[in-house]
Amino acid sequence: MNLSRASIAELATKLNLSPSTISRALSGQGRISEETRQRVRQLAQELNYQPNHLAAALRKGRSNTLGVIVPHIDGDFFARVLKGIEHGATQAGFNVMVCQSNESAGHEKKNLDTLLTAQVEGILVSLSLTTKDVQHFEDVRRRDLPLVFFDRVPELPQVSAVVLDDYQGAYQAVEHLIGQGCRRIAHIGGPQHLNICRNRYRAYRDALQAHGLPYDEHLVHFCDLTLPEGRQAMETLLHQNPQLDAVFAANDLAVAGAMPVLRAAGRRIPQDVALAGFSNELFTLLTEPHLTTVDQRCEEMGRTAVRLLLDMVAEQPHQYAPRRVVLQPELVIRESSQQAGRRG
Amino acid sequence: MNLSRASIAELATKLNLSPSTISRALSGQGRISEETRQRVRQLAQELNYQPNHLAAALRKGRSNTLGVIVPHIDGDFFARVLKGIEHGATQAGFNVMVCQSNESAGHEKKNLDTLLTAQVEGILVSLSLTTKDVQHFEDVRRRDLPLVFFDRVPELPQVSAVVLDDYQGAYQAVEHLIGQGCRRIAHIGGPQHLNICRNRYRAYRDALQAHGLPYDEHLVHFCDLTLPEGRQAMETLLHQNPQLDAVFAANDLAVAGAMPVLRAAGRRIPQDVALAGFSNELFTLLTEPHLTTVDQRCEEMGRTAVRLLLDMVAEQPHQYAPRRVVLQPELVIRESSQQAGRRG
DNA sequence: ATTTTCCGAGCAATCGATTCCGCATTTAAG
DNA sequence: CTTAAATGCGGAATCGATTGCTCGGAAAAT
Repeated sequence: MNLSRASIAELATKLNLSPSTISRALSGQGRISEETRQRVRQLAQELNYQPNHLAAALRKGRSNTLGVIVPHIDGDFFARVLKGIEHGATQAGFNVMVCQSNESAGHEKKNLDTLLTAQVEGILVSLSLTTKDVQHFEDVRRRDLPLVFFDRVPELPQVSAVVLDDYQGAYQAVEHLIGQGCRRIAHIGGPQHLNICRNRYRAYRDALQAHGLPYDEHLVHFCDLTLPEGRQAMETLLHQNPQLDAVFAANDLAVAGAMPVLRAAGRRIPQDVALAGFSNELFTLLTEPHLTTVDQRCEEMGRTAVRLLLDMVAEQPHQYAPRRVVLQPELVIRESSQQAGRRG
Repeated sequence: MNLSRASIAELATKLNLSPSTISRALSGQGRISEETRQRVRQLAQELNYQPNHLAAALRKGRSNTLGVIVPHIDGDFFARVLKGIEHGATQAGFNVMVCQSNESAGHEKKNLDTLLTAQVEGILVSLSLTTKDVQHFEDVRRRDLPLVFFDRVPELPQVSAVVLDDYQGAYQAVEHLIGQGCRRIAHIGGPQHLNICRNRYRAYRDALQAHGLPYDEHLVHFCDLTLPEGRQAMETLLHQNPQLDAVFAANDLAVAGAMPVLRAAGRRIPQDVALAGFSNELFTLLTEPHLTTVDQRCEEMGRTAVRLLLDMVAEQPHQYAPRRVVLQPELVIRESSQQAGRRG
């Protein structure tokens, strides 16, 4: 009983052929008669032959496997990007190995090691929050192994990366609020050492300025963008400037935290205060009213990153120039910001 | 320049030793002098030697890799389970290959093939919704390859599986509602061809009966548990039995859909209608009031499934008996169901 | 001093598929 | 009808690490 596996050698024996012929018959490469090919394929089918990927990979020096390192798998964003990555890779016939760094630079390093020894042909990385220097990625570059960063990328020009144009997204969101007639737009910002948060804040300021609105520091509050911090931020802002008529937060979660505070203060959404967030999390469709937000094109980011990586893998001498792709986010307008029927 | 990789052979040449000695030095297996071992390890370090996992795997017949097939990566549930799986596998020194079936039996089959040729040592599967027969998994069993199903499992006694005790979770939820003084508890159920939904419905009936409450078919509505269907279900239920004082839904999303309907009908939550859902999705903390729900122990399910699988992998002749683990869900009580201060 | 152990290390086979090279045999060309 | 080209296939090396067997020499035992 051929329980475990049928090897090429077995097929060869059964058909009185040499292993090389079997290989050619199955791969379709090289010179082989149509007849033998049929015979081989048929027997392979019958015996339920399954090639040993490891052996082929070893010989060919190509594992057909890509590695991914994400800070964590759960949570909307990375899960969706992963979906895109897996999808793109599968389509191209590649397998995907997934590692979590758990936001730890140490883990990230170990993950990298794991993937390298696993002989992946390319690596996709979104940096952990605690990663300060990207020295450990130098090995990868030195090895000439394709490497693409996404979303959380190092600020170096010589690496390939896929990022979202946070600035544009935020700018559009704020401009939209202005277009709705809001004049005192508050901002709940994120940690300014993260460039994505910095960009969103910058866009907020620039959009105000471009439309002749004054910048009021009492309308800005920075926090960690969690639910409770969003709540607290809103309380602070309401206290600092009760006149505010809109809030743009760097994050949907912060908006979710802000909503009950506004409601408790007797403000109607969106009539009294318009709201816009960032990320297009699933729950933005579950709030009342639904949240206006900025979609981050998660899946597309994943697919794009894979495409970039596979392009690099394909270029033989790996002499590619680093490429940077900036995805344009999409403003998703929902009820929370529509003041069309505003009373004034 | 040793750009790409240093092989064991190279180390051997440089140290005037044989490859076998190098291998022993690095692995610590076999007889070797402390001195040579040190020398080898040092040089390995200097040359940044990285073992070729493929070669070792091929020779040893052990890939140290596990395969996972999930219907999709995104969405709270599977992402969280995946997190647990990755975590458990990494701890045990295994890599994880992830595939999505996209809820298609065809894809699932292909994924299986991919994983088999990749020589994974074990496979974790959560079935796609369109998978009617599990014939394709027969190969795996015949190959004697460890296989563990989780969450969406086939109804066969001879397979290993990790599932949640949906019945218990639902029972507790309903009992909790009864404990809050509710007497006319409605149920928004899911497709009854899914056993998880069937179990939740069954628990609902049993809990009512156990507490001497009548079963009223006007209080039950089945749908696909999406947001809009939840909304519609609620409308139907309110119409069929305006007296209802609680809703237990087989799903958090359905509850989210029901909330605005109740509110629009002038019912206060939880004072007039208490709510309980199922899954403990993240957004249950974002609604007002926060949702009472049943936690599915996602990460634990992932870790448990991996542990089961690795146990099977470890047993040499793979003569394990199929094991089934039933995880106990946890009722998470929040505001949406607390009628302590109910007016009566 | 001689025999027995034991230790450290090398040789070579092996895992399974791929691929370069070369040998027949057939087919086409001159 | 001979020479050249093309075709079909086998042989054997190879990818890199592992491992059973062997062997020389040193240490221990007699």
